[in-house]
Amino acid sequence: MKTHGDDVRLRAAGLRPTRQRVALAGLLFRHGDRHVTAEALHAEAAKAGVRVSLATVYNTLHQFTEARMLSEVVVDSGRAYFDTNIGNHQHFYIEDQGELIDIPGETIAVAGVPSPPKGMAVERVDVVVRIKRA
Amino acid sequence: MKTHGDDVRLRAAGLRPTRQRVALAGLLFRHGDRHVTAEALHAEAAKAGVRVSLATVYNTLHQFTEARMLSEVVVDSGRAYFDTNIGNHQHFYIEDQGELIDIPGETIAVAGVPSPPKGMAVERVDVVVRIKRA
DNA sequence: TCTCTTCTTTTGAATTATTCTAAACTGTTG
DNA sequence: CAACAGTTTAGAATAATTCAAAAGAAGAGA
Repeated sequence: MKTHGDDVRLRAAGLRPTRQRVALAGLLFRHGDRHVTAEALHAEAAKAGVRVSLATVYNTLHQFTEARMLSEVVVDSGRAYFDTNIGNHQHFYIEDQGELIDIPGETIAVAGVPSPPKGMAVERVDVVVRIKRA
Repeated sequence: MKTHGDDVRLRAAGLRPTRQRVALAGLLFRHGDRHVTAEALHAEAAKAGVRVSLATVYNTLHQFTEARMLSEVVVDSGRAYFDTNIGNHQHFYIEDQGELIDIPGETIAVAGVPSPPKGMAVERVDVVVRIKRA
C-alpha cells in the first residue's frame, strides 16, 4: 500500500493514523518540499476527493508542526504558512503573490547574533528575504 | 508649542496634520524607539485622553508606514507590529510575551543571500531571533 | 472670514483567518 | 466486539483588520 509510510510516521509521532491525517500527510509529503496554508490544503484535499473539515486541517497542521513533521513560517501577519522542509533553511517571500521559495540552510550565513537577555535562550533565527517584481 | 515638530513632519509626508494624526505621532515619537500594535496604541491614546477610533489608528499606522515614519515588523501571523525605528535593524522576538527588542543594524551580518529569481528584486532582508525563557 | 472642495474620521457592519464547542464518530485495546 | 479515549465535524465564536457611507474638519480662494 502506498500510504503505509505515512501510517508508520504518524504512529511514531504519537498520532493515530486516522483517515484524515493519513490523507493530508499523503498530500503534503508525496511530492518534494512544499509550502501551504490551511485554506490551500483544504482546497487541495477537496479537489483530491478527500473529505476533511477545515478545522481538522488546522488541527492537523498544528499537530504535524508539534511533531516536527512540518515547520511554520511567519512571513505575513494575517496568514500562516506551513513548510514540509523542517531542516535549517530560510526563505524568499514574494509579497505580491504570497509565495515562498526555500533557500537551503547552508546558503545564508548569519553572524553576530547578540546573546539574548538574561534568562532567555535563542530558539530559532529566521531570515526572510522579501522580494518583488523588479 | 510642543506639537509643532510633528506638525511639520506630517506636512512633509503629505499628510494633513489632523488632531488625531498629531496626537498619535506625539505618542509614538515622543519617547525613543518603540513597538506597538494597533490595539495597544488605541488603548494608549484612550488613556492619554485622546479620542481616536480604532479604524483611524489602523489608517494612521499604515499611512505613517507608507510615509516611512514607521516600519512594519512581521513576527507573528495574527498580529501586526509597527516600529518607530525605521533604520536598518533586526529583532529579538519573545514569543511568550509578544515582545520585540531591537538589534542595531550593524550587529548582525547576513552573508550569502542568493540572487532572487529573474525579474525579482530584493526589497528587504528581515532577521528575527526568536527567544524564550530558558 | 465664508465657503467650497477635498481629505479625514467615525461607527458599525463586513471580512478573513483561526479557534472553540459539543456532539457524533473512529481507532485501539482488552 | 465492547468500551474508552482520541478525533472529526459543523457551526458558532473570536480576533484582527478592513470597508462603506455619512458626518466632520482642513486648506484654498473669493
